[in-house]
Amino acid sequence: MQSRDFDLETFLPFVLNQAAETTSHAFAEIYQKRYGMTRGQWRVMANLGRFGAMTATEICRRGQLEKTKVSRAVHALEQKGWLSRKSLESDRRSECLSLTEAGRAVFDDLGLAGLDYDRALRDRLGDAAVDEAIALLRRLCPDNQGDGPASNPCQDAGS
Amino acid sequence: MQSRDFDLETFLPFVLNQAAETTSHAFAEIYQKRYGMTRGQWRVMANLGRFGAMTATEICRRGQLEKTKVSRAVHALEQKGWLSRKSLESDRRSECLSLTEAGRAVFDDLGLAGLDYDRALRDRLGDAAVDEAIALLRRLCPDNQGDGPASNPCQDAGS
DNA sequence: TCTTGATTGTTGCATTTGAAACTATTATCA
DNA sequence: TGATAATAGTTTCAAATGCAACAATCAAGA
Repeated sequence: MQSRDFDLETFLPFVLNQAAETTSHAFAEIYQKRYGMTRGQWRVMANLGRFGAMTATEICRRGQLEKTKVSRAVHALEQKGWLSRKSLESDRRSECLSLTEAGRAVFDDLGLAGLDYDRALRDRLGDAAVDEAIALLRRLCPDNQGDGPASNPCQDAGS
Repeated sequence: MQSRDFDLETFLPFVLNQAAETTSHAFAEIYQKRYGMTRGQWRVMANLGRFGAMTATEICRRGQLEKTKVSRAVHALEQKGWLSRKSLESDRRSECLSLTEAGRAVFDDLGLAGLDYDRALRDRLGDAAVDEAIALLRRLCPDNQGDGPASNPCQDAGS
């Protein structure tokens, strides 16, 4: 085995980075222009909007995000009035995060845009093939599996 | 169609970002610890090591990188003695970039590490499935197709 | 030729990022 | 109980990032 065998074009980290960059950048224009949101802020909002109230650590786990990025995104979303915190009685270190009514309106709008974008991608690449690829890629993210709100101490789901 | 139909877990930008982050982060530890390289630096080096001498713009096109990131990565690699520039006579705006001997040694080492990493991933996910996913994802990156050194004004390929 | 416009690569500047340090709280165990 | 370790989240600080502006060169057409 020699380094000349190293094929950049089939090296998964490379291909994934390019694909992620391309798709994310295209969709980012929408939420950046409409709401001035950062990629991290959108990711936090999307998790809360889709899965309901949860803790910052839970967002980290689900979204493969770093806690510092989540912390700042939460702060920014709170400033904009789209997110509210509620202290947890079961553990006073954590807080229960959820979208406000205004935040939900923003998510609803962007969710629709996301559906459009997704539809366009699938039309181009083929629905079944996309599904297969996604199923494969999700196996790469170890902590992503436990989807149910199993260990979620936030009861009052905002969705 | 309502925003509640928006499924984060099958939204391609999300899945791709998570997968890219997971795989890149894991592999980044290697070149960061061994050679103190940035992700951008590694990407530039990988393109030069794999495809031989080329221009900065060509690296941008191939790697889906921004020119400012490439510019700074080139500068850093040059400082470390792993990259050399040679002015092009056909166009004095561009420079022909290639790895030095020392740079090639670094690439050889990291290329082997990349092969190991790739092998491990494919063992885990299945070779054929990975190939299919990669073929699909490459169709997402429009400028990535023209692979041959068609319009490459750098003749003296370093590889 | 001269002018206008496009392209290559760099730099300035403000924002974003991530690793490590930190506070506050909870868990473990002698 | 009390001591130690682990965890949630924030902050700090240096590095990385990206957009815009820029200088240098090339291309196209009057």
